[in-house]
Amino acid sequence: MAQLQDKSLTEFFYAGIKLTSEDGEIVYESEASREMIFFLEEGYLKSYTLTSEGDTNILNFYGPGSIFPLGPSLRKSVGNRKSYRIQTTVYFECITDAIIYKRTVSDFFALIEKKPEIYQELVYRLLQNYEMYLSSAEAMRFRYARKRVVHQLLVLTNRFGSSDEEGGTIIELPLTHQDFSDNIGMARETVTRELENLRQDGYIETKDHHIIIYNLENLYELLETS
Amino acid sequence: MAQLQDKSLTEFFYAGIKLTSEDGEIVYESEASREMIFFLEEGYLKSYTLTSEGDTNILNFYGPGSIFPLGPSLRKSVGNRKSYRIQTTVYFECITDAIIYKRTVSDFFALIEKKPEIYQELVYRLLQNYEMYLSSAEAMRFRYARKRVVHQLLVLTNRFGSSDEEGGTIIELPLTHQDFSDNIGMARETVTRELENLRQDGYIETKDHHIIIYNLENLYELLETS
DNA sequence: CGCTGCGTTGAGCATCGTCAAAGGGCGTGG
DNA sequence: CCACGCCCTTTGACGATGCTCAACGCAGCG
Repeated sequence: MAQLQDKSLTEFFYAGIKLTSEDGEIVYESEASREMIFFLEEGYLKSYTLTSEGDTNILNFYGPGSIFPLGPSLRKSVGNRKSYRIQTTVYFECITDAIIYKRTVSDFFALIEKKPEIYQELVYRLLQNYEMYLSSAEAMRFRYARKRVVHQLLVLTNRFGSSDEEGGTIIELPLTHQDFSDNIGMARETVTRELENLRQDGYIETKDHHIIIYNLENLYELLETS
Repeated sequence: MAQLQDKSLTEFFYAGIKLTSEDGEIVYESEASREMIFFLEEGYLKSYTLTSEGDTNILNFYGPGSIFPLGPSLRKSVGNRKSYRIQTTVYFECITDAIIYKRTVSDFFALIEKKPEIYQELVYRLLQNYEMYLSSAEAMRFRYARKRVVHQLLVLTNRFGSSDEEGGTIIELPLTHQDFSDNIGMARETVTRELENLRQDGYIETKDHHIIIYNLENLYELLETS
């Protein structure tokens, strides 16, 4: 996730309420926490909805430097107009310990009023999420589990990857198979099997809830070939 | 799709080049048509990408009043920063005859410069697309064809539905089963079968590439129950 | 040293994609 | 006005993929 480009935005959040949250803690719930906006300084989050059957749908992951929730906040900024989305509660939950600052949306709008260039930053971040979801929507079309898993690996590498010593790319986001499967709508066992296949074929290695990618180019090719 | 709220935006596009496009015509192609922005006055479009195997992935549909492409245009407005998305060519193709106006992106930015409130309009529209894709990404989790079809019906009803005489809601967007299936990543035959099931259960009726929804409430319930 | 969370592996079965064939509506052209 | 072609839809049969269920391993931790 990109660092904040404007110093005043960082300062704005640092002047707010500091939360030190633990792994598993729910930071934001769309029904209850309206009117607040958050800045994730350290740690990782997942956002998700629940189905009537109790299944978890992970919508997105967030790393250091993220601002959330972007959609609702921006919606308010353009006058809270009609939404086409079917309403459900969205939760933001820590998947590591985290340091988070929060402020009221109205304070945030006051800041934007004074420094409109911050609005650009916000739109840019919305665009990133937009592309994430677009990407997921495209992934929906892959018939076979392997391709879905590979696609998601590539998306996560783009967002959370950083090169390690030995020429691999490590995904800094710590992921359980459960979270991975909740994110792409597959059974946990299937994810385990496919990741194991990819490991045996030398594409990846896993260590302590982190996935390390080798052969990034070849993984892209896997998506192209039938 | 919401009507343009600002008169000057409409006038801006009407002062541009008018295209009268036929069903099947490709209006925009992301590789070739950079730097242009379009306003759809009449008719319907689909945007899609192609896979290496030649399959069509429909990303979105557009109706009268739409501005496209939103993502790339807004990206330019925030300074063309890094994209996390895997690059592919996106096509915009007419699914009916259409009347379209086009202008250069730089002209468009000049307009925004003069009338910043138009930027809000653009962000609002981006939010709508954002929610569309978020919605599709959620739909990915439905295991069974029936739920995916129902979900998509509800999404299309939200966007393109209008009440007809007899208490039903007609989806103004004309859809072939092929387009429907390309949109949700299923086989055309499966879509045919599921729509037929829904018809027999009294939820919908189809007429001349238009779907009419009865029992909207019950359709929502179908998604909740297992 | 049990418990909890997470990963691994196996077996059976239902769903949906694929292939195939046929039917219907509409426009064009003879 | 009929024949033909094209596009879209319908229906059936079959097989493979991935989900479910179940059992086990393994590590960390109270």
